[in-house]
Amino acid sequence: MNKQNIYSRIYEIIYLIPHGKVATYGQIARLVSLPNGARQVGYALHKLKEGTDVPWFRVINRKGQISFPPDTTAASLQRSLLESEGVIFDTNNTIDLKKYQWKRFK
DNA sequence: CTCGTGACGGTAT
DNA sequence: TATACCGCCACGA
Repeated sequence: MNKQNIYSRIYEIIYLIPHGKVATYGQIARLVSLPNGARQVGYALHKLKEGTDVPWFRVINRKGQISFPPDTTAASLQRSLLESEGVIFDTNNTIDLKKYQWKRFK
């Protein structure tokens, strides 16, 4: 299992996240057999180029928040993309994971 | 090879 | 329940 495959698998998993749903970094890490590799998932997304097909914006952290400082363009973009899919943010820039988190089907 | 860094998360407090 | 620590692990200097 080399790193290239790891990244590819991370992207494949992300493609599986349904419209209007989200997944956490840790959840994806577990799906690619890296129980403690949440940071690697973040790194994999960090490498993505700008016009990528990967729905990276559907990946958020465990707190139900976007993993970018709230006042950055990247954060506002991600938030806009999610809101366009029906995801609602509360006054704390947080979403209800219980409601939007993608339930893996194995 | 060692060291610091980061789109994170689990656990202790 | 909300924070604070600190462990993870691949990358790049």
